[in-house]
Amino acid sequence: MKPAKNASTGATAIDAEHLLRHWREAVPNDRLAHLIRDVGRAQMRALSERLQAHGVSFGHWTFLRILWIQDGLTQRELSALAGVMEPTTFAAVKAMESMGLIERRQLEGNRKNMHVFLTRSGKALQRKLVPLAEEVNQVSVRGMSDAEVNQVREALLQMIENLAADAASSI
Amino acid sequence: MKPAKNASTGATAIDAEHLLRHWREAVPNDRLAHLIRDVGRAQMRALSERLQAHGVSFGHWTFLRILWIQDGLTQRELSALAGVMEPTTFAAVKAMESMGLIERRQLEGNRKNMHVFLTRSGKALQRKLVPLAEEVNQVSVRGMSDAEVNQVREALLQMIENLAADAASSI
DNA sequence: TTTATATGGTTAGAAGGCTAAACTTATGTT
DNA sequence: AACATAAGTTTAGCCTTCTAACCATATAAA
Repeated sequence: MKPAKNASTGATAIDAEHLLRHWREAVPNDRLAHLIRDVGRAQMRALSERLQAHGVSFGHWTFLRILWIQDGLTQRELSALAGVMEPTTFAAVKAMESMGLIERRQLEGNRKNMHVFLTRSGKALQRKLVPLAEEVNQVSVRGMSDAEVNQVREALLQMIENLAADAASSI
Repeated sequence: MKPAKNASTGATAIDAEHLLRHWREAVPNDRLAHLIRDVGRAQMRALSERLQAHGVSFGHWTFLRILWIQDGLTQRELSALAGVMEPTTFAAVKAMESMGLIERRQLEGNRKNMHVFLTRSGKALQRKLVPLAEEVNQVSVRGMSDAEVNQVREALLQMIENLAADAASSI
């Protein structure tokens, strides 16, 4: 960052850093929220890049990882496990179907539920993709002890509970 | 959650909970990443709901909070402070302009840079909106000590650094 | 001074997520 | 059996964010 003077305003890149620091101190209350969002985005980006080499998007990964453990789930069950709303699942699942990663089938006895099954190529991706996610995780927590990671995990679970309770109470 | 038997598969809602637990144990390595994303989304949802009552979207909040501290920044400076890419800022800033929350002006001496200034009504929102974000933060960290929150903050900063280093090395 | 390079802004297009609402099929009630 | 309600899927439309590419202006080099 070179302090390139801006003639009209006198603003410099250094000013921006100052401002950033000032701003973090001025508005510390919701700083945590922004940190969390930033980490989430960075992790998603890191994984997306790696998945891209295999033609898989982050959105598809979310569902594949569940199906590798158990396929034949309904779209609704898939949504619940992925923690997203049905329309999100629907869009992803349609895309993955057209890519040949999964098949959507109705089972006899029920003409409402739509079950999602992995194809051979969908299954085959597991071996390739899981290590990529593990790598991103390792990169993320580099320099942190297991105890530290666990504390963060517990704290995040607590926050999810808190926010879920808030959401429930606001209905 | 009532265990509503599904005739064709034998699957129940209880099974789904089992599966969830099983799955968390089976794939613990990237569980942290998903937790982080979930918390981020939950916080965003909680704040969005509150902002909505004042006609402000979450995306606008991101920029308003910076401008309240210092307005007249260029769009590029805003992007850096908000931690988003320029097109994101551009879209938000254009929308906020048409809502009358900000003004985009060029200063004499430079016909390239576009500076963003708060309007009276943009400024006035600060009093209303900041308490909402503080409330969401309080809800989030309910039951956690200051020390705990700080540990999480430090851990997240560490993770951001780790991921930034990874991103830089992959260029 | 002309040319090259860097910087800031804009456009276009896509991914991932959401809510609201429609539609279809199952399941209970009377 | 008829009706009402619940559950699952789908459609439509919006928000937030990104990348890639393009344009205009400033700055540096030749």
